[in-house]
Amino acid sequence: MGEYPQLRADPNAVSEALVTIVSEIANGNPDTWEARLSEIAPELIEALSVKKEPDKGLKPLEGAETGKVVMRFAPNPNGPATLGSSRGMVVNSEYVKIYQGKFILRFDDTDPDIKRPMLEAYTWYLDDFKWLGVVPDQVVYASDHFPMYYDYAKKLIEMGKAYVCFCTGGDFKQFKDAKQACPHRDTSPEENLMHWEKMLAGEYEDQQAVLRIKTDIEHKDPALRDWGAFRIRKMSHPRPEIGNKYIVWPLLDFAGAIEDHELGMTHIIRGKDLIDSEKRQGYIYNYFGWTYPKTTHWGRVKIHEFGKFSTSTLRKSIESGEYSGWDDPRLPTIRAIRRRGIRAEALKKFMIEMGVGMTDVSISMESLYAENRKIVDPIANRYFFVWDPVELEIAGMEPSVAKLPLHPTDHARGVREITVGNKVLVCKDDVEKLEVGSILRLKDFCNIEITSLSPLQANHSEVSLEALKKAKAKILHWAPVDGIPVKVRGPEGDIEGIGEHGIAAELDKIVQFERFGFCRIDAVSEENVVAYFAHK
RNA sequence: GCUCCGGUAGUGUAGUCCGGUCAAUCAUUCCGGCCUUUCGAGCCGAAGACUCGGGUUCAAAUCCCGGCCGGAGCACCA
Repeated sequence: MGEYPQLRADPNAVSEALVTIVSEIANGNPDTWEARLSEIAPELIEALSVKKEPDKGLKPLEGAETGKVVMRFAPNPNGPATLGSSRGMVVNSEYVKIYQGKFILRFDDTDPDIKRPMLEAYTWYLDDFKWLGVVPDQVVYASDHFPMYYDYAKKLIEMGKAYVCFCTGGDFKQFKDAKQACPHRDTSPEENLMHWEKMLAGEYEDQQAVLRIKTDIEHKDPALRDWGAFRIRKMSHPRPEIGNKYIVWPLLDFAGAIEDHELGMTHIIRGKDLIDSEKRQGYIYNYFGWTYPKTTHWGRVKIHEFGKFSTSTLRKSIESGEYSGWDDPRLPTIRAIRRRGIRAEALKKFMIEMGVGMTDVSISMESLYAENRKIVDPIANRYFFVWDPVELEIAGMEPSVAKLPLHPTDHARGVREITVGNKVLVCKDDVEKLEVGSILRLKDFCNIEITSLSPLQANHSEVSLEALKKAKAKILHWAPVDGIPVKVRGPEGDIEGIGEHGIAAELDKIVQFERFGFCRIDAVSEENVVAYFAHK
């Protein structure tokens, strides 16, 4: 009826007719349905075989024209990119790709104090983008643009739309909450200009004055009343190019507003904590007669596996040595998951499928791991890694070379060879479930029967495959006694054991340690191998 | 306190703008089975949701009002 409005005239008749028709159809069978359909609506036959596909990927951007979209990702580099930030990196850049627009990476680095930028983090962001396969069309440093900000500030003062306020934070809040103008609000533009020059010249104390944007002091939403645009902080900036050049710092809403206009931004997607920014910045846009970009906001992302964490507390934990660095496998940073062997494609897909919604989401790493597994499973070579190794002696075993497939289905990849004497290593976990008389299979090697638990000994067994299956014999992985020590660093901590020598040839590759999980080989030396655990 | 926003299976999402094709999509997780010389992968199957209450309507996940729950902003942080 949505499609044929004329039917709405008599909905009851339509529904009665439907009942009759449906019961008629129910008496038929699929073949007659299809025959009848080709009579009355042959064009629909094809639709029978088409599965209903949901909309995948990102929804169209409102008002977006191919070739004209300009978007940005604007982090403060006060720490490395996290899984949370990657949403902005992926979604913004992906939209730009769809519309063949321009993507800008802008460092919003104008707070030298509370969220002081970290010099290394600038590079890390660039590096993480490279990993994602995204090349920003332009990289912008807000801290390069102080003169421009000052310029616009001056204009606003001259227009009577901004004033220098000497209230303390608390005093101003009282005025604001009471919808009252503070004593400085009605100062003349000339006088304000003078105060502003003095601010810039360093004639006022740290935090003695702030430049405010005049909005509507009686606005029903207290968040929008006369907001601060510049403050005085007599501090240096971490970038050597900036250093001690400035003491009057623009705040986010001001710097962001100017930047977005100057850079010709057409669309902005960001967290919903910035939802009021648009309204605040809207005043500036109105004063200058600019058009605000189209905005979209998303909710907070929480990850089950990683509790709450803040960049500042994390930094302390790293400095105290609790974590090995910003890429410690226990951390939700991009650097960490990269090191663990999560593929950029998996992260992208994961973020894109999460879409852009205002609801707060609470996600599990499992979904990301599932995406990654699909990518990595076909390419990862298999190896044995025995944790908590225990020696197992096999009586009467002649030294031999075991040949094992590098991949269970892709046989073209060839085999790995392990030289074995009459002893192998097996996991303590497995040993604990054994008893004398247990028959089991050493994977891709031989069948054995346990003859003693302490010391652990076994006889070579000639049971057939069928008998083995019938007995539901365990299949154990194993390692040569002279194997290479392997240390696996993972979200749950470190695990050490012995692996086969072939692992040493897989530096920087992702492999699967059978019955253990996927790992990225992070370091190889004469004495040992360090692997980072990705997921099961 | 003031202002704004949101609520679809365990989790994430599609559908909500513009009511009917929704007996509600897809993915993940969990469970069962098949296959397998990995406890992996794959294949098959099953389970699982419209926050609640009113209203409008022939018809409500969809529109309206109220409640409940959750989040955000009210910084000289971003």
